[in-house]
Amino acid sequence: MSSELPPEEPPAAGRPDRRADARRNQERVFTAAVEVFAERGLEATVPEIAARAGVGKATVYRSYPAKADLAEAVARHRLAWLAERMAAAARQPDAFTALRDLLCDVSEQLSKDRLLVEVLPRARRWEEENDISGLTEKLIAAAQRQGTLRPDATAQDIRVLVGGYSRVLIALDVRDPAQWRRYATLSLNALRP
Amino acid sequence: MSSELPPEEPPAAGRPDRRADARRNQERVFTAAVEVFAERGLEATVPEIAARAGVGKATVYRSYPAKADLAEAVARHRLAWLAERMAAAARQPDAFTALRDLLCDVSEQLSKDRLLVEVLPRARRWEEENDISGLTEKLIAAAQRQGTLRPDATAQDIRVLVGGYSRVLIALDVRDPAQWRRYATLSLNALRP
DNA sequence: GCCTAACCGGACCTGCGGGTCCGCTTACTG
DNA sequence: CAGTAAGCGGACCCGCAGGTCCGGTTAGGC
Repeated sequence: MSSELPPEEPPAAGRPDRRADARRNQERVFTAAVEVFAERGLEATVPEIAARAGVGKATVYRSYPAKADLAEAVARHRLAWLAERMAAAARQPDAFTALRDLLCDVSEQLSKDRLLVEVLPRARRWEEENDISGLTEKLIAAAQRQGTLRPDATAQDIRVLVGGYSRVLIALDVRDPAQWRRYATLSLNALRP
Repeated sequence: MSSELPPEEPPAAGRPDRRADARRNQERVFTAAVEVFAERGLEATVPEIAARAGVGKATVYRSYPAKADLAEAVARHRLAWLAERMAAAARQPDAFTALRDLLCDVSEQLSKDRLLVEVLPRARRWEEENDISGLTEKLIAAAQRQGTLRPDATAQDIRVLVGGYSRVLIALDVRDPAQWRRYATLSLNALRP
């Protein structure tokens, strides 16, 4: 009922002032990095990403000075999707339904992206830049007003619960989206009065 | 109302057929390992443990052929406490209360022991050896009979939810036991009808 | 088509953790 | 108290990942 899930084109954000082959390679690296980070989280390795992209690892370092820079670029790309999805949720009329659908969609993405799982609870800067806390608190407050959420529920609670089951499901290599959705609703259930 | 929390004496299980100094050192290593694994989980490093124990790392390898063996020994030690605590819970009359107290106690221990958090969801063999599933399911069934737990709740659910918030709280370096207890009750709340 | 600067990647460096070796030390036995 | 095997730890080896360098290659302006 909402949201193209993954942004269709993973843009490499390659600066246009470079040679065409360099830009092409940066794109390849970025795409490979999105995949590898999704599969292995921050454990992903630069040689691995380079191999997947079909380039030498020096080429990776030419576009991204350090592994952390590449990880950040990929993380921002994925977080951008999340921010959009949350904004969409905030526009829906019924807060509880919005929250439920949001958690289900997010869970589905998390089930396919280990990096997102690992990065989410630490993405303070991103949260500030995109006013995530504001959005979340608005949703929560609305749900509380209609009595579907306990009064002491916080944005942090959602972060912890969702981030939590995600980590375990990934550790256990559970891929079935139905399971992920189940824990999404259970977590929401945890915050009922 | 129950359970000395951590077993008072961390026994090194040093085989008695060795020289006295060797046994003493094994004990030191084991004690140090308990501490370091608690602080850093499986990221703990053999040199680190050796340093903490005040011995060379070769001494560590003399008692435990590989890092994994040491980790397993420590994990078993901590899991033994857990098994006992769960048995105690199973003996209590009111299932829901037993479950709640159990989760609180366990959370408190988890908040101080990263190894336990990391190892818990994978401790299949230990579960079988100590019939943990049996115990848990007994508790769950009792609570379901008295209507305090939703009928489709499973032992797996508890593992996932508890293991989940534990991982996040550790990642966020939250030490306050009150927080941990809060998420314990929230998780239980998630499994209410 | 030529020339040059940008680019490429294989080879290399460094640091670190798991694991082993060996010459010195020390606990126990007679 | 002497002899000896068990024990000790510093030095060493290996593999691996992050990161750099440089000689060869190629895009793209003229």
